[in-house]
Amino acid sequence: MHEQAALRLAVQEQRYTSVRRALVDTLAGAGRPLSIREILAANEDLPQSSAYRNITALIEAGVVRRVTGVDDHGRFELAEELSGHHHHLACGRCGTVEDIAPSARLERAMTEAARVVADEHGYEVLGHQFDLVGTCPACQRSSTEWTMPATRSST
Amino acid sequence: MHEQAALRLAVQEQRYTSVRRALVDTLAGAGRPLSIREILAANEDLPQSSAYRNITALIEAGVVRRVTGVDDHGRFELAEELSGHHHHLACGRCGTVEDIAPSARLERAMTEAARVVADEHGYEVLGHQFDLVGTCPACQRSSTEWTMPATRSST
DNA sequence: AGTAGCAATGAGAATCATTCCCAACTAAGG
DNA sequence: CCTTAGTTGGGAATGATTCTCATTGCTACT
Repeated sequence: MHEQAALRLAVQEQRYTSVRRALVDTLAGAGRPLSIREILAANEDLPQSSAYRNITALIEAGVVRRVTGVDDHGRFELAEELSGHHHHLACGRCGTVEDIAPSARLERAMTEAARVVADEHGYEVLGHQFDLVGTCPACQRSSTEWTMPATRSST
Repeated sequence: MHEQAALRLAVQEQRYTSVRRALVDTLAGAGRPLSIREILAANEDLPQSSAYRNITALIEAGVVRRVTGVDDHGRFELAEELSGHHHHLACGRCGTVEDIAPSARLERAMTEAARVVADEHGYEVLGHQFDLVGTCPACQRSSTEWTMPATRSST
């Protein structure tokens, strides 16, 4: 994994420094997309400017990718080439995002959909995003008093 | 449509004021999710504080829903009950989001996936989100000089 | 019509994430 | 060593979103 990361950075003429290595370790260890805030919490004496700068560098090198969850804050995870392919399950209450395993049938349907749309809209389709939105077990328990989560389903 | 909106606001003991009506008209007329900036542009003398406040009110009433695109800025559209069911196609360059028609096959696969995940993770799945990410025709033309769009595909 | 009560409005301040800037630092090559 | 270019940390700047508050406008009731 670190080799891959170093290699990809090298392509961009960038170094695989200790800060970057730490970020990769943090993301790899989490097993789910992390927000900058979580990344900073996991690396106490890491200046936020360095966190942003290096996350950006890693994104540009293709080592990390940005995930959009239910809130509007960026969350980051290792690129699929380094971590394996998967989908996301987001909690509409607390915003946490979990990784979930992909299904072959769903993959096929999505690929097909992408092809059709590319044809019809003239887009060059680069990828897609499928997230399930729900309420995590913890939030289900901790809140009987509630009615209207910020609506958010598309399909 | 306005009846629906008024009704839903009434449930929350809120009024369907002219500002709110204007917002609904704007969103209905756009046919795609709009950012606050776009909404303000379409309603020249609308104070931004009112735009945010009322969009929030409409979201809480279930008239509008928030869509997260490729950038981290909120975009808003009418709830599907008022506008019909659809997916999104986002341009990774300019961030614009278009509506696209759903496909029956994809719908079935997604519903199935949601069921499986709900079982396995203990989540109460409320909905899902499927967005295709690509490059719109305009951006394809306007930029031959480019290599690495902020990576963003999940599946 | 008159008025109390409460939601709604507009302007700007406050907050929060993210980006930008710059001076000091470090690694790699000659 | 000595140079060069990428890197770092700290803080300022930016931008979007939320909050505050005094004022205004409905609604219902009289």
